[in-house]
Amino acid sequence: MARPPANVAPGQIREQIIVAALHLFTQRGYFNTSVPDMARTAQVSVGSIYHHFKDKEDVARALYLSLMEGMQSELAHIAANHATAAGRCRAVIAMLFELTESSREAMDFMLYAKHREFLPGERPVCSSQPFETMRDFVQQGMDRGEIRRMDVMVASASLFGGALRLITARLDGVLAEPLPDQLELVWECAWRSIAA
Amino acid sequence: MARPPANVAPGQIREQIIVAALHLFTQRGYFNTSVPDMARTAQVSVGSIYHHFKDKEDVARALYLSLMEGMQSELAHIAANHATAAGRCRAVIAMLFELTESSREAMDFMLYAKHREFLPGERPVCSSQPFETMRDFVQQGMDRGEIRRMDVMVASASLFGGALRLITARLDGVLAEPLPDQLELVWECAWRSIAA
DNA sequence: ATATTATGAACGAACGATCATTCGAAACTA
DNA sequence: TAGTTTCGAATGATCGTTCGTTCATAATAT
Repeated sequence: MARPPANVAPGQIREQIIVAALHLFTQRGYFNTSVPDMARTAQVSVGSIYHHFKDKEDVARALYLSLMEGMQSELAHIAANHATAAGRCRAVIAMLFELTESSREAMDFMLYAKHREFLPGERPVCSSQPFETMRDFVQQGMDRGEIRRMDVMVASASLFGGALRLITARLDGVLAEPLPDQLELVWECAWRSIAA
Repeated sequence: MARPPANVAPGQIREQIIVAALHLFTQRGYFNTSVPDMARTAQVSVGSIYHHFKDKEDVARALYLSLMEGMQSELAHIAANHATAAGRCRAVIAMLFELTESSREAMDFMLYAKHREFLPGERPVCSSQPFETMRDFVQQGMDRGEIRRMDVMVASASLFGGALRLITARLDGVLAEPLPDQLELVWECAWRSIAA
């Protein structure tokens, strides 16, 4: 068994390909991106992409799962550091706002891409693990009496809907100022809508 | 001058093609739909599609503009029948909820499709005319003292974000009950978030 | 009224371009 | 040397689009 070359870190080529894919997928979309495009941007050969991934779809899936995993670990970190639903949900919105500014493409691909069209079999975003965790936060807030009793889906949509909508506006270039500047205002509105 | 055959209404073929396109685009997506697919579903020939439309993109654009026009006229109707911002915005959410149930595919294509990927040159949804009209309703509500003074974009996102998020949940099949059943609850949350 | 011509809607096989994928050879590592 | 990684030209399939043709009807001529 030969090891990967020593002058490149293991997994580095995979990472280059995934980063290039993220860039192209968010810029032009999955279907407007050819595999040779990905090879050129990642500065590797077409054959190398097929050595590391089963096919084009497999690249998109690896990218998607990796981003979802990162998001889920952020949520776990928030759950560990905040006890109340208010604290947790506010931290979630703050995290989403900061991620939108610091990793614009990642947020675009996670929240805005139509995965069903190129990743058949994956569940829709709003029934993915991160979104379920966010609903858990809301449910626990209702159990603790912080949040008015109501349908959990409606409560979650009300609490996070405004922030998520602002994020898509920002990604579309309709919003000029950085999102974190609006955090206080957005959170006040969001919490008012469902607070007990 | 030859007229179209009398046994088919004028513009009926165009309509068949657009309806088929809406069905296929929402079901499989624009790029997973071939022109022969559209011809088969619309029960016309490929050549006929190219007789009525410049190209595949032109079909999508005609569909998009037609749906946007319908939405805009709904908003005009609401503006004419309601004086207050609260009345208007509540009517908007009610209308969106009803449209989601009665014209699921139309709502899916209008709100959920990534038009930028196949309709270059069209403005993003959230800066389209209907969305601007909705922001106007909010702005006027602030001028009238119904809504707290704040950034209009944030206020609009807070007011409509929850409803729009619930609509995508419904379109993704995550929500079981018809949306209009939740109207009262959703509106109460939405209005609380920004009411003066 | 009847025959003839003109018009453009509808058709679908065929074309050229592009795409995802393969594969045999070269390059490199251990 | 043996095993792995990289390469990119070649392949086969698919897609959007074109275009020569057919045909029903309207307009015109007889």
